[in-house]
Amino acid sequence: MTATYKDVKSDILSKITQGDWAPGSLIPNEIELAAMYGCARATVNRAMRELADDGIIERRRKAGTRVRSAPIRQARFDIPLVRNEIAEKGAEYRYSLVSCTVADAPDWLRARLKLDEGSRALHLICMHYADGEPYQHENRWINLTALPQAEDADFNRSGPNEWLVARIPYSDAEISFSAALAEDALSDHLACKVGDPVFTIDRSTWWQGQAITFVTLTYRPGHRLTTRY
Amino acid sequence: MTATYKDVKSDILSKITQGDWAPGSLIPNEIELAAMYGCARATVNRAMRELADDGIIERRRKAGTRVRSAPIRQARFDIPLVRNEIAEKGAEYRYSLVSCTVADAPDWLRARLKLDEGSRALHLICMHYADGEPYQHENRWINLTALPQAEDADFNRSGPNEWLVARIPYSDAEISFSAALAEDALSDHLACKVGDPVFTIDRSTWWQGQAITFVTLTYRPGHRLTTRY
DNA sequence: CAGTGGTCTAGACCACTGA
DNA sequence: CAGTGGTCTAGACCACTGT
Repeated sequence: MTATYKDVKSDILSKITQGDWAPGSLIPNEIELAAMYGCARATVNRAMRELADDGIIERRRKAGTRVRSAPIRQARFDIPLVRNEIAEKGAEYRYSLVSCTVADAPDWLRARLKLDEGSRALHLICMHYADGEPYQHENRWINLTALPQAEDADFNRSGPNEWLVARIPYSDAEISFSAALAEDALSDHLACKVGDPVFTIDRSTWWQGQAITFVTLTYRPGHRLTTRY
Repeated sequence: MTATYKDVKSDILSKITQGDWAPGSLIPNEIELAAMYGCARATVNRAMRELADDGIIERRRKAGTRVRSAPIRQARFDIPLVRNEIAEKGAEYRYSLVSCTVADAPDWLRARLKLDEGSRALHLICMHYADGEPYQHENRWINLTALPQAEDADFNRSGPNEWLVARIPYSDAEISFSAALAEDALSDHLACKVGDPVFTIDRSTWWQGQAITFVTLTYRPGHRLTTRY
């Protein structure tokens, strides 16, 4: 009988989407809403807090709560392991290691991960296939100063991402999406033409202030990253 | 003196990132944690709920709370109006309307937005500039069945997105990111070469079950969408 | 069926901030 | 300084679900 926070949230949301409460307008305060819905203020508070998290409303002490006029809509993307990403599409996953070498970290990598001069890094190139078709190309550098064990790890059977996740599960990361051209070697691996446009994800990862890895993931032409909001 | 939910949350998070609580392992239940931190169960509950929302832990009634073993990390991107996106970079925003025509909705659009045969649509092409440089190309279709007023609107001064946001502030949307090639007309507008790779956002928008608009946004070459998590 | 998280309550005090 | 949201509490009941 009594209203739940979900009831309150969806009722407020519908008042906003139906236009009853226009963008920029002031919403009744928590005490009034609690009275309107016949529930405790904490219940209203939770509903409003979630709407604020969703970017629908804007709350300020003393000033009250307003419907956002310039909606800051947010898109959320799940970033799963490739293996799971492919499995969820119902396709069969296959992995292959292309190359694995130890090298001094090149300048651009040192700059990006703030590594000391002369830092050594493990450079891996791998492919991920879905139902036998090239799906994703992985070009990864691992900081051997932070993770010396990586040099002895075996990346022939499973990808470095899974190895890393098992050791450094929760890290800070910067991720960026862009478009690139498939050049020579890449087009070979992805079985596409040189000059095809490819969707690319770059990710840098830190753990406890220390750079762990930098990876460039390149998807086969036509790949889309999709979500609803 | 007493622990806040933020204290609890960050302490639990650090126990996880430091490896005290390994991936897959069971975390003490809310009552035990409340005793450990000397706070109420509701406080622990809020901390844990947020960690679950962040994809760090996994909660099931009766089974308890576990550290996720395969972290489902989520990247969040703000999708602002282009005008604000450019203003935030400290650049000067300029808008220009390239073309604006009424036409029957083509088949691919009808399929995508589930429109009836013979639906009419407004087709707009616009450009957005930052400090005089081409920044984003906008190719938009507006469903005139849902929004007949759009036919009489003036899109010479400001973009259709701002017009739409003022009328349909909170809608459902599907958004997808991909890479494409700049072809002829596009490369002219973006002042780049034919064949340059360009980052593209497609977005379909519905409101109360009715298709409103479909837009393809194409950024100048080199554009990146970046976030941290 | 019993243990765990999910939610609600009534009341309290606090923190911020606009007038 | 006064109004609003932000948070905490102690207790209660409920909903799910593993055993």
